[in-house]
Amino acid sequence: MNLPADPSRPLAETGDARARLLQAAIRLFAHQGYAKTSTRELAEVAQVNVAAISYYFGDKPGLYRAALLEPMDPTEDLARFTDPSLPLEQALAGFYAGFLEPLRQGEDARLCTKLHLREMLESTGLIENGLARSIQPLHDALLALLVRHLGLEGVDDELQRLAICIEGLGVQLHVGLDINEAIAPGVNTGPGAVDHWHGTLLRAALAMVQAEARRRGRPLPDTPPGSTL
Amino acid sequence: MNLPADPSRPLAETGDARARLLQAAIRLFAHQGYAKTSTRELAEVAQVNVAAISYYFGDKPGLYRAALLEPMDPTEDLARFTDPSLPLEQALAGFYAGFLEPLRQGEDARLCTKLHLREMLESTGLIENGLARSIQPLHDALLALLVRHLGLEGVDDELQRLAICIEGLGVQLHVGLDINEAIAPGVNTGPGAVDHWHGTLLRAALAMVQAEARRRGRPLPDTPPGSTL
DNA sequence: TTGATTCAAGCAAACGTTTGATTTAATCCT
DNA sequence: AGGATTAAATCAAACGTTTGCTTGAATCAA
Repeated sequence: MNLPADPSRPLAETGDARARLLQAAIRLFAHQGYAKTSTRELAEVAQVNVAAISYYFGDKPGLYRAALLEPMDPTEDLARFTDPSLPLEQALAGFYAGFLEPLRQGEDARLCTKLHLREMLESTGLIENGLARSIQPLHDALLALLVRHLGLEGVDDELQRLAICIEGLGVQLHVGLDINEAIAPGVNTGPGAVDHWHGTLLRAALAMVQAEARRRGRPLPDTPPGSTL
Repeated sequence: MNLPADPSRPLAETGDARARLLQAAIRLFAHQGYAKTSTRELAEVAQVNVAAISYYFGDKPGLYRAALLEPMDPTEDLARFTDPSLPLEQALAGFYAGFLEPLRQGEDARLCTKLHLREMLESTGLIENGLARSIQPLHDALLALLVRHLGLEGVDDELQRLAICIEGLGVQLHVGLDINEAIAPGVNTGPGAVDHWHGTLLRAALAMVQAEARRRGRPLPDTPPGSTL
């Protein structure tokens, strides 16, 4: 009898059929969604027999789960900006670096974030609310950063909205990757596009934080007007 | 013989079966996507025979197209902020009012924007690039607004990025509607939530524009520090 | 040989769509 | 006015295809 292989089995142990299936899954699921992607098409792209899906991942949802969760490492993004000794400007720069890194890397990394974005829109997804759990620590860390630099006592709704706005700027880059290229050609491609975006996002976030500080009557001590910006 | 009815026929002429199908399509397609929604499920929710889909809309893609395009009126959003006599603050307020209106209205209006967001993520969607064409005038109008208030000669890449950031804040609200509620409970629901968001977005956008004005050495003449904000 | 992997073939179920008949309601002719 | 006519609308049933998944034999490496 053919029992499905343990999903947590080390990748090196198996042949490369499993790895090819995973990459095909990321590519196809990100491009055309879960339901529009058939198991036969996955097998064809991966150059693998259809039965390999159930053999390595149990079933189609299992392959999807693996494609969604296996390449993810949220701790890496967290480490980029949670250091309390970092000044606001550099902390925010580290925060956005996490958003921009997939853009610097190859197509596959970009498709991987696209896959996660898809999951955000599908409340009835295959992965219950596991995605929310992976975003929560990032959000909490950003809140802590803002509380610290704004000198607040705790988190209120207005700070939540500010944090969501700061995150939203990073999310928007990936959501509108395709559509922005159609609307404002050349703004996403071309040399240095990612670096330009990093600067723009950082300045925008700093402006929002400083405006909020002014609104609360607590102007920021750091980041003098004549900064590196 | 039963020829399909002309799709452009006025809605009032036909029974309400067509209207019920359209509403069911908006609801189901927005909730679970195009491929996951079967024609039988659509017919069941609409309390209509399956054949009514091909009868009124030709086929399933035809129904999707109708659900996506029929309730759309981009000219209304444009009129809210393109008036050149409007000061920057009120123009931006009008700009975001267009984003927030679906939130004030019922569930159906929210699902309608969710449907459009889905289409943004699918580059190989049913509607070629018709969605981009509907967004383009909004983007151009925002660019014109920024050029005017920043006193620029024309549009450069940095202004494109600023415009995309301003739009992104509005988009993020809808993208993260479900997930933000899980991460920061109560920030989207509750009385006055929409009004609070309107204020937050407006202040954020103003801060970004003013920062950009300062960066270009062209501080804004209007919106003095002691504004209504 | 033994266990792991790959394969072609086939299964039942669900899919989008079509069909021909039936119902409904307005229009016509006398 | 009132039976006959006609077109629009609705229906249950079935069409052929594609779906996800399983099977048992074939292949491979140790």
